[in-house]
Amino acid sequence: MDRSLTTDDLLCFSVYAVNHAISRLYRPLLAPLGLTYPQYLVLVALWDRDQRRVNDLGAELQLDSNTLTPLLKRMEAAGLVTRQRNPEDERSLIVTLTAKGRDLQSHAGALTTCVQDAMGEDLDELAALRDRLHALRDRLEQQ
Amino acid sequence: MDRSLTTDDLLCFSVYAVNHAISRLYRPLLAPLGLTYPQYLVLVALWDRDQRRVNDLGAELQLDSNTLTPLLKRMEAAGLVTRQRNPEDERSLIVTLTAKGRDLQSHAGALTTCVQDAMGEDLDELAALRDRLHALRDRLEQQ
DNA sequence: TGCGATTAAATCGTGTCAGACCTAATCTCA
DNA sequence: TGAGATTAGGTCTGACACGATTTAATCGCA
Repeated sequence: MDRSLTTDDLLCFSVYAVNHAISRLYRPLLAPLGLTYPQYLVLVALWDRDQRRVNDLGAELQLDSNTLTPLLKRMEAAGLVTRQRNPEDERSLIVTLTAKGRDLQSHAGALTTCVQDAMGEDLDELAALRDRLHALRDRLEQQ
Repeated sequence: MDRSLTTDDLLCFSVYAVNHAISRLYRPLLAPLGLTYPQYLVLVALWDRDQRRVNDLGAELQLDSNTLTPLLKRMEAAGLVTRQRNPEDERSLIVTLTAKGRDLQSHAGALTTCVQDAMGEDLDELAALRDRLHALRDRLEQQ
């Protein structure tokens, strides 16, 4: 190892580059739906479990209120979600899908198929890669 | 596959989450050096090959001038690089490391060791993961 | 030679991200 | 009960990231 470090050598850079590439892949697919990539991830989380608190969404997506608050306000302005204080604890705010937000789920299947096609044919390998990344994330969060 | 899609199912989300986790890992390590994570990646690229054009850096880092121009201006203000027009083609701008920018390379080794420790002990597995991601990036860029 | 096409950065607007801080509501326990 | 601690969101500032557009320099070819 007597040669200089290169971006190609860094796992962190591979992750960085793939994240950008995925974001660029999703952008034109999501644009017709009026969604950005992080907004789409919020929808995926809500399709799984609706009526979540901001912190709850943040824990799943690894985002804090400084990111989520304006993002959710934009989604509310776009008519995708509603934001209501919890009557039982006025500190917390419940994010709920509107009919419009729920209906977008019907597009999600075609979308993921399209993305998987772009990533390559081997679904098993993609799933294995996903699981390795998941494990890596867990190790990083233990720090 | 009759159940709903979850963020955990999406490879794209795993990449997104790991990218955030890595960024958070680097932040406190880079802060004492006065660097952000993308600025560090620019330095890594320049340590490998100095005196690069903006487009050349952008091709390696997958960034366009709209991102790189202000980023490089901040690095110039911090005394890490110089920005000079190419006398032979005034359209292009040559980014060159200063002594200060070059000297930071001596910290890079300790930094990558520290990051590898956080990611886990098995370097071979990390290298394999990196190569799989690299291949995935190539497939995505073919689109 | 000269004019349209191309190229390289820069600029502009919008949307994430994160750290630091603020405000309001709730909890806790003496 | 009530003061301090905690919790949940919101705000502010600075730094990416990207699509679209602009400006300046160069190229290509009649």
